[in-house]
Amino acid sequence: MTKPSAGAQERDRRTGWKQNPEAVQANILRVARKVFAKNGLSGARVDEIASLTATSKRMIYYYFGDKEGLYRKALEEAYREVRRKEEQLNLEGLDPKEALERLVEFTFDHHHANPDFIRLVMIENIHHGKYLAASDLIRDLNRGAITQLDQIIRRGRAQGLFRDDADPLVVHWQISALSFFNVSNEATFSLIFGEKLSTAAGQKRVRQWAVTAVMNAVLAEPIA
Amino acid sequence: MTKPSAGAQERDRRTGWKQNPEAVQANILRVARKVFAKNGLSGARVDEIASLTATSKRMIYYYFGDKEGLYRKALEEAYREVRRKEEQLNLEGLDPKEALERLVEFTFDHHHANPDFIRLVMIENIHHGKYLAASDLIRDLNRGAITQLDQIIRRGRAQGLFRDDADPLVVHWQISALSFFNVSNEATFSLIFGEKLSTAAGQKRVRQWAVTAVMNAVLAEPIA
Amino acid sequence: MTKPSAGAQERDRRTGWKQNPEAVQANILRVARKVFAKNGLSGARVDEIASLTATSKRMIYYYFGDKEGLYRKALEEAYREVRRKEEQLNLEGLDPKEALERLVEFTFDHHHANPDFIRLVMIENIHHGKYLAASDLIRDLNRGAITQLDQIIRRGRAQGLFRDDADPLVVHWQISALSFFNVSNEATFSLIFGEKLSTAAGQKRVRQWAVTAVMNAVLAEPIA
Amino acid sequence: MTKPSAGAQERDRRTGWKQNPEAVQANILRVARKVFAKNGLSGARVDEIASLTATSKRMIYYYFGDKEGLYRKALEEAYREVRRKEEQLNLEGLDPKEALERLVEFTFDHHHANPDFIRLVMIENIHHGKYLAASDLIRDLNRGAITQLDQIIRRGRAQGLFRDDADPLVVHWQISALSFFNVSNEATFSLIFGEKLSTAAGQKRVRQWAVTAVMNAVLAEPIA
DNA sequence: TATGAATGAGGCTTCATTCAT
DNA sequence: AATGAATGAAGCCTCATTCAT
Repeated sequence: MTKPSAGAQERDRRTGWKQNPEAVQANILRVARKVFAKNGLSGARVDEIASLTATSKRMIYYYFGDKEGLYRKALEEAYREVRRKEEQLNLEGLDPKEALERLVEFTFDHHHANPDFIRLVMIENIHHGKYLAASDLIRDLNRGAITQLDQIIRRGRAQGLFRDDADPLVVHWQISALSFFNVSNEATFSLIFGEKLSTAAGQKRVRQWAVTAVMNAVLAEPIA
Repeated sequence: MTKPSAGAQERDRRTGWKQNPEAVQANILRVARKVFAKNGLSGARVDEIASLTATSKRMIYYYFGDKEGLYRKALEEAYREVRRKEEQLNLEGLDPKEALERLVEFTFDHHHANPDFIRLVMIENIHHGKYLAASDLIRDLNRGAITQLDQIIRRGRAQGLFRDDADPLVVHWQISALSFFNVSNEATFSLIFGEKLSTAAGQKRVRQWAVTAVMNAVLAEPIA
Repeated sequence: MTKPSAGAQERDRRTGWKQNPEAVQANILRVARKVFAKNGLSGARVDEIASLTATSKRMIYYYFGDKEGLYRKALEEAYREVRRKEEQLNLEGLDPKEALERLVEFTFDHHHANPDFIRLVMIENIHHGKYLAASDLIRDLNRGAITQLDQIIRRGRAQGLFRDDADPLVVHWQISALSFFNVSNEATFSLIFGEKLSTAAGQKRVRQWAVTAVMNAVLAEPIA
Repeated sequence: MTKPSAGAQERDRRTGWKQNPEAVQANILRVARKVFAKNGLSGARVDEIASLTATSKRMIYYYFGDKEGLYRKALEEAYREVRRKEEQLNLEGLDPKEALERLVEFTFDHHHANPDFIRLVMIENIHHGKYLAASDLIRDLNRGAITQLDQIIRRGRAQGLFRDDADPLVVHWQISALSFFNVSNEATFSLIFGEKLSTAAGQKRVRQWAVTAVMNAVLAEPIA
């Protein structure tokens, strides 16, 4: 009786779930990100998260303490993943102009491809950055987010290609604004002005417009 | 039956606005906008809204049906107010270049000065534009939002000042992105990168950067 | 449809419950006292209290905020009731000896007759007086509890009947100890030593013993 | 099988008491007594007890079955310890008067010095003595608690020093009441009437008052 | 003997909403 | 037009306990 049944053993061997805390937590976090992104912090239901999980509601509290703890970790995990991808971009070999173009394109594409991340950041801003402020991890992670851009601009200015007043922080602000807004406000924008910019063709146009806008803002000699 | 009785009139005179349905509704809407902007739709509490009101919770249901009805009306009212201000901008007398500069500045400044409106739009996007979609009023209101820009660009292109591929919709997208993001993401941006762009001086810089970026994106011959 | 049914109207007319907040609160408090007395603060179930009530669980939170708020009010109400009864005792016309005897008898009998009050005080002591400490009302109420004894002892000492070192506070302590313990520890005492002192005859004996003990402790010339 | 293996012995030597079942149980019981005394039976948390223990939660269930089993054993252990101390009191050589004084003083002091024991008994009374009733051990232990007093009173009555109606059970009741209440109700008493009787000086006074009260209640010729 | 992981049941509390006047 | 009282449904969270090793 006290011997575990073969069935249970098998299930474990197959799924790797039980007695695998990290997998359980990762599974919860993945689900939580989706549900928080869809409904916001107060709109999300712990019950819904739990039911989409391979484990039970109780485990959420076991590992994350409470709903806010789960939200915070989900947010951290989302930021961590973004940074991980950004670091894979290797722009150092390219000339400044091309590197900057690539960076804008990458940011635009990445935001476009990860609406859940965008939504989590929107939600976090609705909460005035309260949870991000409490997470040293996220702030540390992100401080580095500007390093690549900083080096590109440094090189571009050294070569006389970029304007002397091109400030990495402001350029990052510009790139982020265009890439972020494109996703965050898609719903209201397309409702009011139609879907023209939401189609594949439309997105291609605004992406190009964004690249040109950033380049022309930075280049010493803007392209006509 | 819509005429207040003499007794009601008297009470009205004493209290200032009891028995004045429109004033009661306006009061509720003003409070609701603030509370929804602060907490989101599910985060907002009908009780909190009611307590900040000069009237009672029952009146909210009396006039707006339910929480979502109140949210929708608050959203409509916010959009309506924006449009009212935009219409006061008279750019027709100006030459296209200056008119466009003014429009960018106005949008930037207006968004900066009305964070509650920005937050309502963020919230609405969190809800995938569900409530805006249900409101013919808002869509009609906003369709006109692009008319001024359309005329400016038309004139600029006619005069050979602006690029031929300058599309009012895309330019509006660009202006909105910069102006909106500047407010919507202030919390997370400043937490991660510091307050440099949030100060008065910083805001002045990004405002100028935004104007230049839009102009250089549109001008046939960008300014170096 | 919107007209209330005759049945509901009748019920209201009969019970006086609905739309009678004070009766509802009093009803809740009466039940709460019993359940808290039986199970303690953490042992009590809000659901149990609600089900024994003529109203719903929701009303408990409506009127008392939370479980602790209900406990606090129930405690206050219990103390208030005790004081109300004590004030009805009129000992001023009696000579000091007889007055003191009467006071001891009254206290002993009252505690005996109100085990729920005793249990609430036990429970409150288990909580280190935390809730009583937070209630100005209870402290104010009880400060007066010693006034009658103070006057009796004053008179007895003035007449040379009572010892000069008879301190009202200490005498009150003694009276309380005997009367309180008699009820509070009835369970363990009778389990260990049998029911002899719990029967009517046994209670009569200890009551007499208590009276004599207090008198002999106070009298200038103890009775043999 | 009760002999630890060599490997276990080694670990034992390192850790001090792992693999020493009795020490583990004693450790758990010591912690449990404190936590139950502080919070009551339902107020105590198994998790808190476990975390204050040198071992794990699982061991509590292993050794004591469930929370109530642990409580029962903690209660038993507390009673056992009290009896152990009482038996060390040797009053047989003293004359009855002095012996009785000593016994009152001892009881008063012991209760004063062991508030956790008092609190456990309070808690047990809140539970109507349910767990004590289930423990033959405790009842047997305590039956003897009155033996010493019985002999003292027997001797005092034989010598004509004590009243003929002095009943050991009633005198024990009196001694217990004063000594117990002094500790059990300290919180509420001092909150209502101030700390005067809680200070060292105040405790000295009530202790003396208790001794005198018991003596005067018992003595054939009370002291003025 | 020992333990970290896991959990079902049930507890407290909140919320938008409606009732009765 | 207005309101204080009332509520069902559902939310978040905790607890003693067991599992699997």
